Amino acid sequence: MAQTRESILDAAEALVAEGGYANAGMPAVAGRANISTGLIYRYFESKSDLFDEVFRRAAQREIDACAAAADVDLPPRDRVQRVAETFARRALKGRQLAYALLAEPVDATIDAERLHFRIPYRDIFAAIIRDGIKRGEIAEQDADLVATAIVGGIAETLVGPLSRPPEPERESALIQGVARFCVHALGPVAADAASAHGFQEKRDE
Amino acid sequence: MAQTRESILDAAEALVAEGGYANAGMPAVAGRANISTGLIYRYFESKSDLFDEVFRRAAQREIDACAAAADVDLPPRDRVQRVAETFARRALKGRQLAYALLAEPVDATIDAERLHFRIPYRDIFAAIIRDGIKRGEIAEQDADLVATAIVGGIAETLVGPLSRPPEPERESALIQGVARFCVHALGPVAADAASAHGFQEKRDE
DNA sequence: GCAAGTATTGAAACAGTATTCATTACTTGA
DNA sequence: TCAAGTAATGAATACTGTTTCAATACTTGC
Repeated sequence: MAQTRESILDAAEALVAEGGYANAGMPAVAGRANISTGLIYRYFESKSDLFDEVFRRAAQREIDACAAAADVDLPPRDRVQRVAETFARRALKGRQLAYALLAEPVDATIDAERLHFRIPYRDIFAAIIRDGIKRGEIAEQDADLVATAIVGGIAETLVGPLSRPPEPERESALIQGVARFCVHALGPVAADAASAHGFQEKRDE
Repeated sequence: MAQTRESILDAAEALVAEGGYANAGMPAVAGRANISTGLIYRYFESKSDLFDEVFRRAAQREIDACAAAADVDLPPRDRVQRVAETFARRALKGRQLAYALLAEPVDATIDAERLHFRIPYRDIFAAIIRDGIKRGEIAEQDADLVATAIVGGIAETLVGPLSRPPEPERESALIQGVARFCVHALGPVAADAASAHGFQEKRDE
C-alpha cells in the first residue's frame, strides 16, 4: 500500500524535524509510523535509501520556494535578494530540518545527497547572474563560481544561528544581512557606471 | 614517552591526508605508527579525543598561514584578497586533508571541532573588515556576518574541486575567482564614492 | 642482577544499529 | 468458509569498528 510508504516517509521526516538525524533510527521511524521495524524494508532497500528520499523531498520544497521567488520580472539584483531572503527566512522557520539539510553530520551516503541538494540553489543564482550579465547589470564573471560561493555564504551564515536556540528578535537583521551580502557578492554594476567613478576594482581581471 | 604521542598524531594525520577520515581507523593508526592498537589509549582518551587534536593541529597551521597573509600594511581590500588566495591555494595543495577539514563527513564530536576551526578564519576577515570600516574604505555593516559568509563562500567553492580529481590548469582561475568574490562581498566603497554614481544599494539599510 | 615500576601487546569483549527471516495475521476471490 | 497470496511482526542476527585488560616485555634504580 502506497499509503504506508508515505507514512514511513512522513514519520522519518517528522523525527528529523524534531530531533535531527541522530534522533531518527529505524525503530524510531517504525514506532512513529505505527508499524514494525521490519516492514520498512518492504518499502525501502536500506536506511540510506529511505533518508535519501526524505532529504530529497524536503530539499525539493525549499528549492521550489526559492525558484518561485526568483521567478519575477525584476532586475537581477532584486531577484537575488528575494531568493536569499526566501532561503534564509524558510530555514529559520524550519530550524531543525534546515539544520539537518545544511549541516548536521550524517552517514556518508546521505551526505552525498546533501551535496546534490545545493546544486539547484546554485543553479537558481547562476541563472539570475547570467541574465544580469547579458543585460549589462552585472559585470562579466564566472556565474557558477559566484553562485556556489553565495550558496555557501548563506549556508554558513545560517548554520550558527540554527545550531543554537532561536532568537526571534535577531532573525530579521540576519535575513537582511544575508541578502545584502548576496547582492554585494555580485560585484559592482557594469564597468561604465562604477569603475569610472572610483570603485576600486583594479585587481579583478 | 612524548615521542610516541607525536608519532600517533603524525600517523593519524598522514592517514587522513592520504585517504580521508574514513581511512583512519584505530588499527590503521596503530599500524602506521608501528605500535599496538591498545597503546593509543594510554595517550588518548578516545578516538575523537585523538582526532580532535589531529584536526586542531592541522587547522592551526592553515590559520597561521592566513593570519600571516593578513598581517601586511596594505588597504583592507588587498588584505582580504591575500587571505582568500592563501586559503584557497593551500587547500588545493593539501587536497585530501583540506577536504577532511572542510567537508568530509565525520563523527558528530569531531564535527564540532570542525566548526571551531572556521571561527579563527572568520575572525581574521572580521578584523580586516572592521579596520576597513574605521578607515572609511568599507561601508558600515555587520563585520562578523560578512566574514562568516565569506568563509562559507570560500569553503563551498573549494569543496567541489577538492572532492574531484585535481585539475591543475583550472586552479589559478579558481583562486582568482574566489578572491574576487571575497572582495566584492565587502560591498562598494563607502557611500560618498559609489552610491552617488549609480551603484544600486537602495535596499540595503 | 634483581625488583619495582612502566610501556606495550593484541585478542577478545562490547556497543549500537541496521538488517533479516521464520512466523503470524490479515485480505480477497471463488 | 476456505485457500492462496500478501502484509506485517519483532526478536534474533550481523556488522563495523572502538575499547578494554590480563598478560608480557621492557627499563631503571639499587
